[in-house]
Amino acid sequence: MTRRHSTQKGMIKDALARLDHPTAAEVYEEIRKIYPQISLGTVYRNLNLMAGDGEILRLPFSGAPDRFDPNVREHFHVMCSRCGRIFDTNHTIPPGLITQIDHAVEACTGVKVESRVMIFKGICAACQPAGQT
Amino acid sequence: MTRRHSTQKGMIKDALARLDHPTAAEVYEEIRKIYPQISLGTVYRNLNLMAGDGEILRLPFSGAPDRFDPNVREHFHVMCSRCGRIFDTNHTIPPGLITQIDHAVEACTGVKVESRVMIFKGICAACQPAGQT
DNA sequence: TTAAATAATAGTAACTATTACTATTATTAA
DNA sequence: TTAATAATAGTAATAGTTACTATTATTTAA
Ligand SMILES: [Mn+2]
Ligand SMILES: [Mn+2]
Ligand SMILES: [Zn+2]
Ligand SMILES: [Zn+2]
Repeated sequence: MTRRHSTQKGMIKDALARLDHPTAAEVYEEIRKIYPQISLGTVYRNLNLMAGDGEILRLPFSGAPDRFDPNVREHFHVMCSRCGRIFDTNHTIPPGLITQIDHAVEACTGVKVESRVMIFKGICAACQPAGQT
Repeated sequence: MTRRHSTQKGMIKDALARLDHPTAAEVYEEIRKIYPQISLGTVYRNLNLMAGDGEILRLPFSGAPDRFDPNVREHFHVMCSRCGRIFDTNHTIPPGLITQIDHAVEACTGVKVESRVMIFKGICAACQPAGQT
């Protein structure tokens, strides 16, 4: 079951870098422009393999397709509930906060936390009603 | 568009209270035992209405059906990645931690956070390898 | 360099969760 | 009571994703 290289795999990585937190379908459409015979199944299979290997992140959204992120550095995501744009948090989020929450969760449930899905929703600056910060 | 009462609606609320963070399908099966003619569409429609009204919570899980929770008090959820059981955090999670994270996210993205999905994954006490806490 | 072993692919079918549609029924307010 | 219409059961349709399969491409080692 050793992993092999393929042209398609390279194109998927390139598309991920070019697009902004794309869905599988968006990756597929992007690649189809230059390589029309690529199959959607190939895109899904590779994204799943990469996410399983920890090479990329999978971002689940309620009632919407998963999105993928080649940036595996610890960061979080905010979606604007008005325009749907997705924003990255940067490294200024204190990692200590996450640890504290993990500990609190472990203390009251007895579950050893290994990962967490944290997706925020709100109104982005551009969508904020004019004259408000 | 004023909301009306119905037998089915009552049964859905009862099933939610009886079951533990059930999916729509689980609510449907539970009710079918005593009211076989209920329709899955009715279960979905009512769960959606209730969640929209803030009367219940919707818990999205990546690649799995949404689950519903009649407990709308602020609390979080941990899923055991071994056995799949879902655990509630209790009121001992300091709400201040959440506020701090919201603020950090707002500071670096400019998005005014209105809600967040926080679902933790780990290994529960029962699934922990024997001889470990 | 071939050649055998098999991972990866394209194309398509199938599946799961959820929503949409529609004719009928039940609830409500006057 | 009855008129207006929200809610329902049953079913069809949709979206996202996975499964299947015959073929192709990559890899390893003779
Ligand atoms: Mn990101
Ligand atoms: Mn709960
Ligand atoms: Zn916006
Ligand atoms: Zn467990």
